[in-house]
Amino acid sequence: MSIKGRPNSLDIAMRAGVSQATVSRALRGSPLVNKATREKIEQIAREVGYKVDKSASNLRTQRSNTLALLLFEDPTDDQSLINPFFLSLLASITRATAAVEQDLLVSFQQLSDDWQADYENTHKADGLILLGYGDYVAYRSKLERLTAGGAHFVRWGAARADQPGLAIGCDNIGGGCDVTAHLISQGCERIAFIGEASSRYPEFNDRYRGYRKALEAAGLSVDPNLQIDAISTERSGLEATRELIQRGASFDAVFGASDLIAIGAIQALFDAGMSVPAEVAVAGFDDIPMAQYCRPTLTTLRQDTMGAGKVLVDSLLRLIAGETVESHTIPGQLIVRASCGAGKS
Amino acid sequence: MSIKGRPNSLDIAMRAGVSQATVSRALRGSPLVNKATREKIEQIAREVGYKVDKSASNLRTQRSNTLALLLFEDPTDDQSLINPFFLSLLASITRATAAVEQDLLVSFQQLSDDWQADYENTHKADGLILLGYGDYVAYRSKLERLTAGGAHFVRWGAARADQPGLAIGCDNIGGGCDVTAHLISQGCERIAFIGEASSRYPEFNDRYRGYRKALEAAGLSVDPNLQIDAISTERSGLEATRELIQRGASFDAVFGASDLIAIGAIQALFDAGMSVPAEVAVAGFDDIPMAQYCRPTLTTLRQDTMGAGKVLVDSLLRLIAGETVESHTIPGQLIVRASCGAGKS
DNA sequence: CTGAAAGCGCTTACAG
DNA sequence: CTGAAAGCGCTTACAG
Repeated sequence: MSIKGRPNSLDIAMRAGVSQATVSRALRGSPLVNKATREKIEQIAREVGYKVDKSASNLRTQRSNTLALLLFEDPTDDQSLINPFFLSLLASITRATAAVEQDLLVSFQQLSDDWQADYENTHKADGLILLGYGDYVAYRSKLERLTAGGAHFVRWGAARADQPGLAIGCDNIGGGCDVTAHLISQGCERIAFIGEASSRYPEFNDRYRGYRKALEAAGLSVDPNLQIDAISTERSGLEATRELIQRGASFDAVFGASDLIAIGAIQALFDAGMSVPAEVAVAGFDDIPMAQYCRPTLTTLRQDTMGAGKVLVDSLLRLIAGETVESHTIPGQLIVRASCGAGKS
Repeated sequence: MSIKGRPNSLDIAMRAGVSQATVSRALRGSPLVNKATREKIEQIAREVGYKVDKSASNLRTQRSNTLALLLFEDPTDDQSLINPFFLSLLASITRATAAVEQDLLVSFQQLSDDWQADYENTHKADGLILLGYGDYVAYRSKLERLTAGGAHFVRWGAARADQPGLAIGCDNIGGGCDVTAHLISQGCERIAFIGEASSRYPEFNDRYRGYRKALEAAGLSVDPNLQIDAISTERSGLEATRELIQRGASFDAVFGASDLIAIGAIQALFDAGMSVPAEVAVAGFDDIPMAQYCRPTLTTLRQDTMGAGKVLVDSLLRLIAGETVESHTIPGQLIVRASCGAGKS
């Protein structure tokens, strides 16, 4: 209003006949302010479209009220193909962030070497949310640099004693177990696991542990020949499955450590003239949107992305507030579709 | 450094033996500063991990150096299923924004009524990027409120004389024409168009215009019975196609105004016992990742999301800088896959 | 090429 | 319950 473009708190104060300090207090919901005074101020602010200037407020309070979302993924050939699972997570994090009146800075650079950009962001945000199926070992040193600088962060992934920081993740062990048990219930006995089961990929590793657990519970043996490394892309899943076929090992099911891997596996099986699920059952993990559109539709473990976003944001905020926060696991849900031949047993 | 957590420009100044103003100038790359002085300052800044405080800088310059990305979409039942096409665009916008050293505030609320949140964001950003296949007429009044407040924005979509503001979009008319011409070249003569072709959905409308253009160019008649409204979801595409089948109109191809619509159409045709592409050819628009995983793989028009992000960000920045910017159209590319029976003619 | 000084718009002890 | 005042960390005319 007045001559300048946007009104400031002093403009509101003059209109309301109070001091600028009172305007600030009223609009922050301070209990000190008289109710009538507050209402008058709020009304005037609404009328003239006044909004507290974030830069000034942030400067004064030394808080940015901003969270940053960083993605770490192995770089892929197909430039922009960010794992759809993380995009779902993005949607729910966006919502959860808005619900607590924080801003969200998004850096989906997918350039693992462009760490500088991420580093910059850590200076703009009060805390970080880290997403990724990327090589965690490679990422870790970078993370430690941040932690040394006192950055607050939560990571979506597997909570492990040997990993720094707070992790919120799906129950990967339980999920891996559920998927495998389902395949076994369909009559499968020689189930391949496609995905790198090492400390570099803690989530895949946990899914693999669940897989072993289910096999052992059913009295089936764990054949190391039936596990092949892959990262979370369709191409990697395809190539790994091709290698599995070339090995000549016999198998009647494939458990892809992620849906993208499983979709690649279906392609490889199809290319090799094997039918899914008649000859080989296939299951994945994540329940990305594609899982219900690919043919055959994909049996998978649905991660609770909505719940995840909320827990990630809430945990981070409590961490920033100086509370002690524990790593936490969110249960998933088995979604049975055509690829594992439900009813075939 | 020192006693406080993070160093400020004065700390750097003292270390470098210069004034605080010189530190500020040096770090902004002012040509006034002596080269040796600048290098010394930069070195010290690097050593102590000093970063210019954004809040202070933004407050002083009255610029936020932040762009906001807002999504408007018709709310869907399946909660978090944001159109994958916009997620690709998000990735490229993220990259383009970082390249020009701006921050990106993302609001993927997908709650068309939660306009308040979007409104807030307009106060935090220097400009807005708007994405959506949503009902543009419903959205428009909200937009006009913003424009009245002097907000800068660019919209991804169709540029129309009757629509306010700047639009950057795919060449929807040309794309619609290319897809239809390709179907015709495959021997199709009765091509249905699924998608609302009205001013509420300007992009679909343009694709429909391209469709008509191609039909007319080939001497084929435009049968209004072969057009059915749908919004950009798989479900809507499925239902519309079901209705088309029930109408009893004969058709040998379906052109979905978006890939999601086309994927829904394939499902409906499949449910009705019709084979794709043998009996009915299907094509979509966008080239979302799913297009190459669904069966049959989907012929579609690929939008150049990488280019789009760059153009959107650059245009917005120029708009903010007060330059005159024209609406602009980016060509797409026909991607031929199995769903239209390439080679069947 | 550099410094001293003002001021961006808030928030919050301090005093009443 | 309210006001006057200081100060968050920068940027940039102004003066030299």
